[in-house]
Amino acid sequence: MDRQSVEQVRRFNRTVTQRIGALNDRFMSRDRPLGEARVLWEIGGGDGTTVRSLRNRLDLDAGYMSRLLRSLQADGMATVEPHPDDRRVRVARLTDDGLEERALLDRLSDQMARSFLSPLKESQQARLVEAMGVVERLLTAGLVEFDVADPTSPDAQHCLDAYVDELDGRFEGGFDPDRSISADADELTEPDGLFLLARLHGEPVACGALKFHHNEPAELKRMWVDPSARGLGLGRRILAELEEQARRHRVTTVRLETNRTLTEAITLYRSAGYKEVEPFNDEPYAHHWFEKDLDVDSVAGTQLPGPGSRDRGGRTVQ
Amino acid sequence: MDRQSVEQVRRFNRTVTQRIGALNDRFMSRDRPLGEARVLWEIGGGDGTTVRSLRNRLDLDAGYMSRLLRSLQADGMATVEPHPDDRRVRVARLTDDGLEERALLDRLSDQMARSFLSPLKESQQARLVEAMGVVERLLTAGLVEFDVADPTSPDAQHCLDAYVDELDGRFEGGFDPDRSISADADELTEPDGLFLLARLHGEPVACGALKFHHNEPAELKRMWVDPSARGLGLGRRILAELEEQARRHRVTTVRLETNRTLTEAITLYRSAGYKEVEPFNDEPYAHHWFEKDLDVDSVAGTQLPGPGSRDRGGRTVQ
DNA sequence: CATTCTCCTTGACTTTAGTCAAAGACATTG
DNA sequence: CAATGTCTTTGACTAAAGTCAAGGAGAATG
Repeated sequence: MDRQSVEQVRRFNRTVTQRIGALNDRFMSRDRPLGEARVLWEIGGGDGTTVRSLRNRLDLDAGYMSRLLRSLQADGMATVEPHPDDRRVRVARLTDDGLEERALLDRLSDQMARSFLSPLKESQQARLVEAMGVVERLLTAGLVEFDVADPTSPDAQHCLDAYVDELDGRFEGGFDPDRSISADADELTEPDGLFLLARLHGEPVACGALKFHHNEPAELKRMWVDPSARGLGLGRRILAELEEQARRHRVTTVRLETNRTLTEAITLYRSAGYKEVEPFNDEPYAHHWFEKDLDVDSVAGTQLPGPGSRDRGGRTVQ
Repeated sequence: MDRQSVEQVRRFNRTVTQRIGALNDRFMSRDRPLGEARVLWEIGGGDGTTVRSLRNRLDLDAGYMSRLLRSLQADGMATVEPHPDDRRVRVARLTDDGLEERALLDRLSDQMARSFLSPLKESQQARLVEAMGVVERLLTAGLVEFDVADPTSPDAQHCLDAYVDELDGRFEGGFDPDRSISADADELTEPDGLFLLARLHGEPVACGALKFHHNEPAELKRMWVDPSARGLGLGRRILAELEEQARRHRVTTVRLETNRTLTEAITLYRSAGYKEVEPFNDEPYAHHWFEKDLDVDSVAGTQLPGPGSRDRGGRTVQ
């Protein structure tokens, strides 16, 4: 990473981030404290939002959050009521006035976006929008955190359920995990295997798993990327992380089987150095079997902490 | 401007700007209030900074600024002394401790920049840096404000001096404005002409001027763009603004002459529809003469306010 | 050289943001 | 059903951010 790149990133942080960010805040808090405005915005136009989820999304103290809601309530912008299913939980909902205010913020936000584009010629507008997309995606990709997780944890279950749903939708005859070769929680927990989870802003967005077989090749299982996070190169990173973990467990060969409808995955495996081999098991849903020999010597050591870990303070690690 | 573009800009504002901005603030204020940290940073490592300029750059209240400086002084980070030339003005300067602290912030800023890049593959890093550059330049370009200004004002003089210096450096035999066709302040002031100034964050970065000749073609003069602002398309925008102003003054034809060493300018004129014509004056420094007929019918009307005007509150207009 | 203006500081606030612990209302569980 | 745990609110603070007006020191001006 050269000096020039670092300079460019810093200039970007200063110029774009600071200036536009300040602008954003200023317009958000038109005549109300920024904190309140943000809560107003986050409650959203839908069916209401639990206080808990507001607190998580805005990363605010429970007491503070409560006070902000009280203040919005006093302004007639929101109501807070107990959740019908669990009366400890409370749900905030915007009143008509609140909805109107939020719609105004929405229009202003639009107007601000337009004001960035309007001074530019059309070709420049297109270039700006394109470049913003690239920056957004690549920075987002950098914020993803990988952890070995318990496959029975809620986040892991979310991924595994989504994985099954997706295969069921894509395979010609659907997908029933009971008919497939097993990859149960205990098989994906050390020392028999491991489950790797990728999170973005705390939300699970991708996963992958390994089953170890002592001196036999390890099996790669349950590779999945959330649709909203595709195109960030997460699949490739999950794969690399799993291989890294496999090396740490002294695995020399990794194997996997896959279905012919999963074309992106097949492309990924090939480009990551996996070679197609003869079927090594009788997985009924598989059409292709792949294998890769790992270079055990190069177990990577140091890794700089990504911005994600810094961003979220100490709460990241489980 | 389509809906998708606006959405992308908004997503960018949310994701990139907010998140990175917050990150930036958090690391800036390590163990001292953000306000103080910003002042510490802005004072800089150089020969000291006047309190007034700090106030302008950070856009803070005079009283608040004073208090922040007092606080840095108490921490032994800075000194504040009267300006030698004008003892009302006071100059803030960092102490050795202050310089050390600032160097630390500098290193952290570097580290943060690296942390954005390090999770990415090299090719992705390059794409990110490239895209950040594009976003920065195009957003910056959108923040430039154009005003008709008094050519005797300090900002205008700055541009005119820089213009003369630049020509003097680039023309084969130097440039002496007294030997060239005149473009004095009164000739560039309405109703005889006008002087257009482009500012970025309040600093003059480009200019251009017109001399009107009643029913004769108007003359285009003093086109200049600050080296730091080249590549933003400012030349083209100055040109377009001047033509717009000319149309408002019922000018039907604009003329200009230029020197062969000014190749970018010549390219610009040609691409903006200027046709090379026979010499129409005896400007000693000129090698090319250009002319363009204006379409008088289409005097543009509405113009959306750029983000610049919003950004700087009411203080933008002179 | 008195007046006016500029630049900065100070005092006296207010508002926003945020923290922490106690407690109340409700749900869950052995 | 008592004990324990969860979710949220309230009270009691603190720190940071920001505003406003008065005033003092120095420069500029008629």
